[in-house]
Order: sequence, then structure tokens, then C-alpha cells
Amino acid sequence: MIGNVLNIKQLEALVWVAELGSFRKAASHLGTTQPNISSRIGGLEKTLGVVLMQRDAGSVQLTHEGGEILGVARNILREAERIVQIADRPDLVVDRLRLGVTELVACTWLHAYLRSIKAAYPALNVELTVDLSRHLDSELRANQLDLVIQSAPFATPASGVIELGHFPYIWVAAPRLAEGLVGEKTLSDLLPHSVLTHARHTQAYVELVEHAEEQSLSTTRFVASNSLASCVQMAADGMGVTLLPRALVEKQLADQSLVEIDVNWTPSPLRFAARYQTEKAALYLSHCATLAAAAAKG
Amino acid sequence: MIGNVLNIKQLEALVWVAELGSFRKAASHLGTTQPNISSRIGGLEKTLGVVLMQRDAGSVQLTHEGGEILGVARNILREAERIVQIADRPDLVVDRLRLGVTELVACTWLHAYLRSIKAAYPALNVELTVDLSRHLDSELRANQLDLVIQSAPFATPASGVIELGHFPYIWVAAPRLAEGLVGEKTLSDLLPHSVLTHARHTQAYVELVEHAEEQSLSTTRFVASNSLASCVQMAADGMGVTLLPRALVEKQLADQSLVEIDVNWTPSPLRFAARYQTEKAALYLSHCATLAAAAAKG
DNA sequence: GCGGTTTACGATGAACGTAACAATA
DNA sequence: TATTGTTACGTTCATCGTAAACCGC
Repeated sequence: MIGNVLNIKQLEALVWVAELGSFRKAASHLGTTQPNISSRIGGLEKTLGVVLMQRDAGSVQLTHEGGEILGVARNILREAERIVQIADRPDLVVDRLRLGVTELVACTWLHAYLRSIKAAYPALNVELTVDLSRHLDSELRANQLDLVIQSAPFATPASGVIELGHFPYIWVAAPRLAEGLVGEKTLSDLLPHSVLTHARHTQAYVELVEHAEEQSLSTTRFVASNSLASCVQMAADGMGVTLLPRALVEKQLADQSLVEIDVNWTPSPLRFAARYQTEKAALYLSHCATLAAAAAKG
Repeated sequence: MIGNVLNIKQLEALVWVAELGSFRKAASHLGTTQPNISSRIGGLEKTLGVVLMQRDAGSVQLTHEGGEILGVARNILREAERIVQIADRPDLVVDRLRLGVTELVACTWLHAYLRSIKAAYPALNVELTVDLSRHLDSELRANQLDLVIQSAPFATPASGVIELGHFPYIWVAAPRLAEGLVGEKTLSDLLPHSVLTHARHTQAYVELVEHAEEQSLSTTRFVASNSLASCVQMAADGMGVTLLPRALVEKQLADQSLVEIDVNWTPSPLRFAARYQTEKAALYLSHCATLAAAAAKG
């Protein structure tokens, strides 16, 4: 008879109001109107005789009981999702997935990944954000993103982590430039040219600078581009010797618009991982994370 | 958005149809009509695109997927119950509790127990069965009872067991009879009189016969009554020396309609326990079991 | 025919969306 | 004033119960 007391829509409203911090956002997420959310929450509070959240000052704050009930409500939604999973009807998973990826992913296997998500969950609406890894990190923590695919190091912990493998760096240059750089070279051999890399604050850039300082080399000719794609472009234009993840320039290597240069030092490979918060996560989310592993391998 | 796909009433219908083996019984249990149950199950099957149960030959048989989903549905109902528990609204627990007890319990602390259940869960409908311990055992296994309070030995296992303590036996007799039996006696001292006990198949009766046979005493004067209450009655009428759980005759000892007799042998005390199946159990059920422990202690 | 579920359908009631309102910063 | 949640109200849609049909023994 508990079905006469509670219903899933009410619990869903509670979860999303708590998640998004506003009735309006929850309403929009659930595809309904704000008064409807108000009524669902109100109905729940009335039958339970408990105030679930304090709505003052333009923001909602869960009460103690509200927080406890939220946890249970999340469990219930997760279990409900298991039912459609058992029934093998992933098309019934109608939800929004806020996905954050780095530019490297966007330029390489993101398309394949999005296709595999679409195939697995046709009704899943993916909202894509492309940003620097450390921004993704904080957005995950701030609950602005549900799933991020980013490179180490990870500033904040996440309860769900799926390793996606390592992406090694290589040195490349336009063929014209590369002609003068045959055989194994050292960093100092490159310095007559500009050295292009991707953004400061990345692990690779830090290692590059450290390596240069160890050898007392000047870093004045290092050019850090915030855009990987333009970095590739500049490399192809012959603006300098360029340090990039190999995966990003496979095509250019194949059509010989870029040539690999043998250098005796490269930074440690990028470690990529898909990360999310298990305690908030819907079941499909961890599945989407595993799909990323397949897509990353190509 | 899962709330648009599933609802708790549908899951509740599934659980109770599976539990009771019929749409009609589920309907009656849930306080609705049979076509309504049919529609709830049908709706679930339609949205999931899965046949949950085979309805032929006057009995329902869960399909494989139906069985799996049933398990998840049970989890959801249990979690939903936790919500009303967190909200501290046990009055919202509207359900039927099929309780089985032995006659000893019925004659002693059952009333107090029922009162404490009523106090804790006012909307809980208790259906009482008084029967022999071994019958309770099999009814628990056959899902005819939700909670049984019975004495050891327990023929079938139960996943939830709460020990209620030991109830020692004493020898009593009507004052008139007891006059000739002062001081410590042996079983053979009693045999000029009839020896009243409760039903055959009870642990105590078996031990009594074994003890008699060890001493080569005849058991012809043993009278086994299937009714504890009438056993007390017969004892008070002076029909014989009587072996009974002390708890059953506290009142008679107090008003001296029965007198304790000092005998150098008594059977091992009755071990009582509240037992139920945790995997099917609603949360309130285990709480009711613990309430039994309090009631048993007086 | 009896015990059981499904189908059909009209009535009730719950949930919904629009619009007006109140409160907060 | 812009943003947020609540109240009010008419509509719509889902659920419910009755009655009849159906199915297997």
C-alpha cells in the first residue's frame, strides 16, 4: 500500500531539485513546469508530514530529513533503472547526460564515442562541454557535469574512475623543417626552431620546462597554445617543432603533412580516465564510462 | 524521467501477485479490484515490452525476467518504506501482517505484544493464527505466514531469527494433590497420580518419555493434551500432576489454585524465537520481531 | 459451470499547465 | 525589477470500478 503514499515522480522531483538547486531547473530537466515540481515536492511533504527543504533567499536548502530521504530516493531511482535494464529496454532511459571532455578527446575519438552512446541509449540527451582538464575537474565536483573524460592529474577525487589508457607524446614538424633534423636529437638540437606545445598548466608542459631547465636551456622559444587544433595547424604551417599526443596527429603523419622527429626525450604519456560520482550516478552513467574505454581504444 | 515509465503501484502489484499467487488475492490485499491489478501488471508489461508472468491454468508463473524484476521491485518497496520510516510516520505503514504464534504465547504475552504492534504501527492489520509450532514452521515456509513466534526445534530455516529467551518448565498440581508431595520428589514418586503434559511431538514430551524409560517407569499414566489451556484447567481440577511452562501458570501459582512441586527432573526449557524471511520481509517486519522480544520479557 | 484473467467503458479524481501572486535580493 | 517559489483554477489525462466477455479446467 506504499504505492498510495509515495510515487516515483515525487522522488524524482526531490532528487533533481536537490541536484540542480532549483525548482525551475528541475522542472526543465524533467520536462514539466515549475508549479508541477512545486506540487510534487509539496505533496511529498504533506503525506510525510515533514519539511524536506527550506526555500528562502532564492535557493533551496535540504533539511536533515530531506537529506536522508534524498539518499533513499536516489537508491530507488537507481533500482528502478535496473528494471528497465533487466527488461533490456535502454531506449526507456530518457535523461540528460552532461558530458565534459578535453580537446584531445574532441579531436580524436569523441565522435565514435558519441555514436556508441547513442546506439546504447537512444533517448539519452548528451550535453557536451569541451574544456581544459582542470576545469572539467571542478565542474564535476560542482555537479555541473555528470561525466568527465580528462587527463591526469586529477585535482578532486571521484568515486567512479575508469582508466582509458595512456596517450604518448611525439615530436613532429612540417616536412620542410624535419629535413634538418634526421637521427636522434636532443632538446637543444631543436631550439633553433620554435617549440610548440599545448597549454600551460598541462602536465606535459610542466615536464618540458623542467627538462629544459635541467639542461640550462632557454624557454623563450616555447609557444604554448591553448588550442590543440591550432597547435597542429601551426605545426603543419612550419612554425616550429611541435610536441603533441600521437593520437592527435595520426592523420597528418599518414598524409605526410607532418613528420615524426626522433628526440631523446618526451614527457610522460597523458593518462586519461572517465570519472563520475557513483553515489549520485544513474546506472547508465557507469556504463557510458565503460563505453568510453572502448571508444578510446578505437 | 523514469517516473514516466514505472510507478510504485505497478511494482507493488507485481510483488503481491507473485507473493500470493493470484491477481484476485493481490487485489484484495491491496484493497482494490482484480481488473485494476490486471491493468497494473499489463501496463508494466506493455511499457517494458516484456511478459512478466504466464497466466494459464488458474495459476500465475513468473517468467525469468519477471523473477528478476520481482527482486528489484521488492528492493524498491523496502526502500520506499525506509522513507516513511525516516519521516517517522509508521502510521503510513498500511499492510497486513500474517502472524503465527503458539498457544503458550497466546495464553501469556500475546495481548501485550499485539498492543505494542498496534502502538508502533496503527495501520497494520494483524491476521492471527494460533497453531502448533511445527505447523507454523511449514506455513512460514509456504508463505502463508509472514512472522511466526514458535519454540525450538525449527524444522525449516528462516533468514530472520530473533531469540526470545527460554521458558522453563515446572511441575504443578492442585493444592489437594500437592499435600502428599512435599520435599524433593522423583518422577516415580509422582506416578501414583496421572501425569499431564502438553501435546505429543513437543520437545518436552519426548524428553519426559525418555526420562521415564531410563528409569524403567511405565508411561501409561501420561496424558498429553493438545490444548495448553485445558491442560491448566485439568491440573487445577486435580486430575493429576502437571508439567507446564512456568509462564503459563503464573496466575494460578499466585492465587494458589495450583502449587509448585519440587521434582528432581524437568525437561529442558522451551526456546522461543520470532522468525521470518528477510528477503521478502518489509522493514517493519523485523521491527515487529524485535517488539516480540520486549513483550516476551514482560 | 466454476475459478480465474482480460476487455470495454463511463465516472471519478489526480496531475498538469496557464496565469496571477508573493517574496526575496 | 528580475528571479524564485506558491496559489488558484480550468483542463486533460490516467486510474479506478462495474459489467460483460473470455479462457481453461
